[in-house]
Amino acid sequence: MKLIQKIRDRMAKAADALGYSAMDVAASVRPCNDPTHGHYQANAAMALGKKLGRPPREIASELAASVPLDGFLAAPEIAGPGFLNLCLTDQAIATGLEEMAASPCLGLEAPSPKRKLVIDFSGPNVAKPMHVGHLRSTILGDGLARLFRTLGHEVITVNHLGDWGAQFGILLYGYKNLLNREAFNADPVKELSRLYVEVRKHFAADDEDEADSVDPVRDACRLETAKLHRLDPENLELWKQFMPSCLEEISKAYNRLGVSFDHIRGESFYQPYLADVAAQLESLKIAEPSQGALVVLYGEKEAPALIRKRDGAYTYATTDLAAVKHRADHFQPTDIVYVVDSRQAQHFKQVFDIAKRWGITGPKLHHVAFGSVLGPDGKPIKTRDGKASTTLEGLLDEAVKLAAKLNAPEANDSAELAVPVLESEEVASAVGIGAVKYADLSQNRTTDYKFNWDKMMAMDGNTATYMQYAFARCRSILRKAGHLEGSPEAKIKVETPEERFLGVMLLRYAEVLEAAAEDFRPNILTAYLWDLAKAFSVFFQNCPVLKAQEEGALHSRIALCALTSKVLEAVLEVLGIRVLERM
RNA sequence: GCACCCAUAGCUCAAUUGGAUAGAGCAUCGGUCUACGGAACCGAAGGUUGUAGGUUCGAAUCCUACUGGGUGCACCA
Repeated sequence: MKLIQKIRDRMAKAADALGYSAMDVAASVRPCNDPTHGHYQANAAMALGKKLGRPPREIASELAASVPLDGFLAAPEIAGPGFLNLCLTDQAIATGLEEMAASPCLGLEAPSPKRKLVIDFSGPNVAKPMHVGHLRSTILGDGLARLFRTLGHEVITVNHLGDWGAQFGILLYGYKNLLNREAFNADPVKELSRLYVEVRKHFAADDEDEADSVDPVRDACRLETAKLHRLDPENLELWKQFMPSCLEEISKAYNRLGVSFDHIRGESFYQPYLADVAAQLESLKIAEPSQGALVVLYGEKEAPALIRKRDGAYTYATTDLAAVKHRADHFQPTDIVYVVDSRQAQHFKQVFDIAKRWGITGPKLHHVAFGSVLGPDGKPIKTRDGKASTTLEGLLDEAVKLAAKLNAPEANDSAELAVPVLESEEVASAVGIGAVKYADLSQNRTTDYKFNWDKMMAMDGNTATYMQYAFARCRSILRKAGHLEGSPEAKIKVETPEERFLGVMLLRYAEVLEAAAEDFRPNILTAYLWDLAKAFSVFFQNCPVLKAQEEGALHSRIALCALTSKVLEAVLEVLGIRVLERM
């Protein structure tokens, strides 16, 4: 059972015995912000005091007197206006750690209820090179998928590619009018992406907003898109010709990032269903004709959702609705999760609303929104104008190069620790890509993301490198001790403040995973990693392991190192970041 | 014009969703230095949480107004 749950149960019992709401009291238990206050705190007394018109400290002391300690908790302390500070006993910490060490999954229990989540993330527009703007959805989505899998839920990952949109109209027009045949044969994706930018230069208006004016090239592109959507043989043939190299291109990026999908289903996959979706929505009176289009109206204040355009083409709302329907029917999930930036909030609000009215009520729909990627100037990087200069590949190359430099032979003074040449490439890749991922995951996902090259590749401070380093040191000790597995049956004793602090931190593992899953927030995991690695550093600095004075302490500390390395590895694994024996 | 989001240390960001003295990293300054791996550790300095009110035991967090930024708003996806 999770640590916090054990404490909540005890507080609930105390509340029950006193006639207070067990649920409220249990819910008021939380980890202490400030470790000097204790391990956990219960904050219910203030609210109860207010409600009952009694001094909160009095209620706190009643709770303190009634809570069953049974060797698990130390006597609670009352502080401030009525905080109840709770500390685990050394015995409880030691026992918890021993149980955790003996458990193959570090004490995680099967979830109840078990969920089945479809997670939709990444979804790049193909035929354009991926750039930093695609990073967040990809890394976040992959991290969340790993997180829910680790917690024991069933996860189906889907990459909803932009493979059927207007960008193909642009490409088709470019291919037919501006193609460099030689360049295309040599590197189709590069040439297609050049065409995309090139064609857009021929648009009369740079901005979509001004698109009403006369614009022959833009109109021609629209025509190509429409022809493709009508399954015009020539355009369809070209589309089929473009796709394999497009897919190959994006899979290169995914391989480097260590990201994979259960299903790659682009917009084109749902294309055959769209007419039926529109027809159903119309016959159910959810959608209605307006100005030649088919729309779902949302009153004066909100723009309508477009289902079918005047020219007969369907929109991405329709595609998303077809996808919801298909996923609900086909996978029967408990949740469908969209990891898409927050600018799509209104779109998803409408799609979710229409889906519900359409009768799709089984799965819970989540828009896991995240902030935009801002350029160094603080302005959002626009992906559509093709101006994004930082390609994903370039970024990853740079990060790996930087990591390799840090790891160069002359930077390593110890022959014993020198990384074999065969491994060094592996190390640079793990460190460099880990740094990039961590930079993204450690930020609160809802706030905007200011892209900063240096920060993204930073390897100081709260970074993946620091965690990988802590792990490598752990492993180094274990290697020297000849206990790589850390002998799971070892007795653990916590006797110093450093051991106590590290021990409680380790015990919080399960609770932290759940907290991160609760709101789809991987930065809770990185914050935990930072706390854990710091706790290990302090322990490591102050408590000799291999030179411990007595045998009991030696084995106990080896076990602590082993457990620390396992937890670091497990959480990094959840984030999709590799660990290293040496670096 | 309508709607939504944001504003926290010099910079980049946290703050477990209303809890204790608002915390980190970088940068700055000082210390550790024959080390169970220096990609490290310890310390200092840095704040009227955009402004003004309000709600309550308690507000960065909730409400109102204002200022400054951003995003979305019928035929792109």
